[in-house]
Amino acid sequence: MAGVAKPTSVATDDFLTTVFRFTEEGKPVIAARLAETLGVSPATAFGTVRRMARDGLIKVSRKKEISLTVEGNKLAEEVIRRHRLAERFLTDVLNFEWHKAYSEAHRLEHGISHEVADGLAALLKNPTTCPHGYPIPGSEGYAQTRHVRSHLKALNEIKEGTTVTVKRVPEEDVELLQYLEEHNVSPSWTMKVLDVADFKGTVTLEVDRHEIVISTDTASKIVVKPN
Amino acid sequence: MAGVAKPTSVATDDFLTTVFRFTEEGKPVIAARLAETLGVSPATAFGTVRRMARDGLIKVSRKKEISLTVEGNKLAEEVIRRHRLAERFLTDVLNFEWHKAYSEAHRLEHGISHEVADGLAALLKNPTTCPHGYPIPGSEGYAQTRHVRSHLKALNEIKEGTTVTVKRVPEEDVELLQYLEEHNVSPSWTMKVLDVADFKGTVTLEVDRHEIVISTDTASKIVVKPN
DNA sequence: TTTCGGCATTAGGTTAGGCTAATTCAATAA
DNA sequence: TTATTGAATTAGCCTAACCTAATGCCGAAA
Repeated sequence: MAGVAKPTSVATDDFLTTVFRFTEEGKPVIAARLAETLGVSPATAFGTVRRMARDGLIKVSRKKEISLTVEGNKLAEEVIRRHRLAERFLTDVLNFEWHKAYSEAHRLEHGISHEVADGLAALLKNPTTCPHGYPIPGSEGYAQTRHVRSHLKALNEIKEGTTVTVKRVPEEDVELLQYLEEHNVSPSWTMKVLDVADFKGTVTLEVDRHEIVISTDTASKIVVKPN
Repeated sequence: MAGVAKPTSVATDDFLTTVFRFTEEGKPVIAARLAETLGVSPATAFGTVRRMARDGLIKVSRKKEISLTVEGNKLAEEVIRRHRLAERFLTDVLNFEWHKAYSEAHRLEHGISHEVADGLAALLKNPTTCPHGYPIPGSEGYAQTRHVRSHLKALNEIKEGTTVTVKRVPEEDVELLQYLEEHNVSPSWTMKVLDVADFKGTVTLEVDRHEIVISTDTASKIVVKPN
């Protein structure tokens, strides 16, 4: 044993999960991106990254690409697990609106112990995804769902006329989340791709008998399965 | 309005609740006591107290007695409310053992928003006390239960032969809590005071058909109602 | 090749929270 | 009155996280 792991701070948890989520989506991770996402100055992000590298949680390549170490990944998955279980609890048990669950879970995630997480999981009957469709680390079949599989596609890659089932929606943007929730663009709902207008950057969908238009950029963040 | 209240830190929350609980039990509050209770050095406690006084959360009298300001009391009650609701959730919903609930709730209390607290309260059907018998701020009749009332007594003041109902047990000491829980010295259980031996500092009780012996010091921390 | 833009990095500060090791005080007991 | 003792307080340090304002650096477009 290399000694007892020092408990992580809120700042460290935030960096860990952000690196994890970027990686989950296949985005390159550099300090500048983390600074933007987390709303801190580049100098602060640099300092935190340096500290975390020193503590063996992340690695920084010569090209300055940041990745999690095995240890860092383990910690990140734990935080993400707590976050996603908290979200499920908030939506399923406390009936929180979907878009509020994210920020509330973000506050809660740091204070949930392993035992409480397990208790929540049991209470919720071992859910495998958060309300927005992302897999919960440690749940049944997590290793498989961890990466977007071949039959899952980003919505912007879908051909016109295809009917698809929503699998994952982007989390962080509260307003977008609220919009998507209101229009039933949520996991397990089906919708039809009516029109893809690349030239003007829009995608038109039919969901629940209504038409909505979103940008291709937004569409690229929605993961679906063609029916 | 005097501007938006700055969110409190974990350290500040801990000081607020400790001052609150000391006051709740009628104990004098001085910095040295806070340092001991919170496990920090006197110098650290001094610094934190100074900062909190500067921020208008506490007042320090000429005799160095510390008390909460109106603002500080409001914040303390909010944290205590979150803590006690979390305890109830942990014991009643997640089936946590009593003595574990305290420390887990302590970690949770900082990340629970007003909305989540209200959600928990509703889920739990608006409980008025935590599992150890302490009143939950903001709950029905809180103003009345806030102070130990005349018909409530510390167990060490009870005459031999009297049968009493347990109302509150001391929280912080995990081992003691576990012991009390095991022996059913818990809110709403009744017990009979068999013997009070001040000369050797013990109290003998009959609880649930068994005899147990505790120190008068411990007894002084158990609040009961004579039947 | 030169010049930019995007990042990384450094320099120089701040605050909260911690610590240890004096030192000062005040009240009480001898 | 003088110790003794329990606190408070000061001094001096440290780390994590934040910030702003330079700089430095590298690759790519002009």
